[in-house]
Amino acid sequence: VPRQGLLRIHEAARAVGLTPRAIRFYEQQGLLTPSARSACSYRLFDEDDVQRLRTIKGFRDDAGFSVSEIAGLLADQSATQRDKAIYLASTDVGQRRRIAVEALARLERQLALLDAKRERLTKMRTDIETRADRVRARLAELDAEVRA
Amino acid sequence: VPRQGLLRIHEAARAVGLTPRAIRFYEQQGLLTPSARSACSYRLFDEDDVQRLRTIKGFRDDAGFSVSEIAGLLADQSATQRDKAIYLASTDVGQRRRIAVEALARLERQLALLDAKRERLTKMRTDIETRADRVRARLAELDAEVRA
DNA sequence: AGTACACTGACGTTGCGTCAAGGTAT
DNA sequence: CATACCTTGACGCAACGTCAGTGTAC
Repeated sequence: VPRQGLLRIHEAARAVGLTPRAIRFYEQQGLLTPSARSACSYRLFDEDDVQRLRTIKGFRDDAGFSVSEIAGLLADQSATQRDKAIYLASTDVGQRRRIAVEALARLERQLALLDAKRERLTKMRTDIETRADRVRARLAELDAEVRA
Repeated sequence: VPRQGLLRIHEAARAVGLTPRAIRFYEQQGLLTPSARSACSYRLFDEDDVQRLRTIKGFRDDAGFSVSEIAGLLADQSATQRDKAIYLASTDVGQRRRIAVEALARLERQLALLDAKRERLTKMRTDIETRADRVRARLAELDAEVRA
């Protein structure tokens, strides 16, 4: 059991449904940086890192974005990771407000992209349903023909 | 202008928003076979081929399935392509009915997969919306703090 | 001292993009 | 004959999977 609630790479991987290899790859591509390394240079992940990995996996599996697209979506979240310290330390309300506004803008961009994806899926579903209806109609005709 | 309403590869490609290279690749992977070749062995695509390409592109772009998954989804559609001739030629109602039933089953499998995809996208959207709401609440707090 | 992790390369696969070299339609 | 297509290879890149060789926690 790792110290201080930090997870090692295969524990983090199991927690979010990724492989250690994928996580290392994402780190190499700049999607995240584990918040600590152990004495023997093991990567150690905290709860925020794990949440970030879940987001990455969601964008990959559910939304089907490429790694470079995800990098774009999380770009200022790297800023966020940096901002977290600033945010917690800052007593300047204006500073905290600015950081929150940026985080909100990023989330809303993500929402817009997900909505676009959903619409395309819905349209595709409708098309296939239409084709299915035509086949059902043809079946009904054939059945009528048999009974006649 | 190509003969008999058949399209050459770059025309078919433009019609569905794919590249000639991608189409040749899909052919190589067994996702479709252009219904004719010209005298000088140009691939020629009819309306059914084009529809099939649209389906493939939809599964790729909208649903994010891999080529081998799409191959599975279209597997008995290769049968369908073969069945088309049988279907049109057949006067046997039982034969026509069997082919239609199989086509319907295939379409319904596709619908089920699309629905699963859509649900995952919806769940992800909900999660992000929740996070956005938390940030909005924090912003409201900060604004209240400023006004106080 | 064994086992189950970890690390950093490095090469293999998938889904094409992109020349390369040569043939053909108009 | 020019040019804009076509053909079949073949190599390049992305997103990892999968060893390989080595070190470390328990």
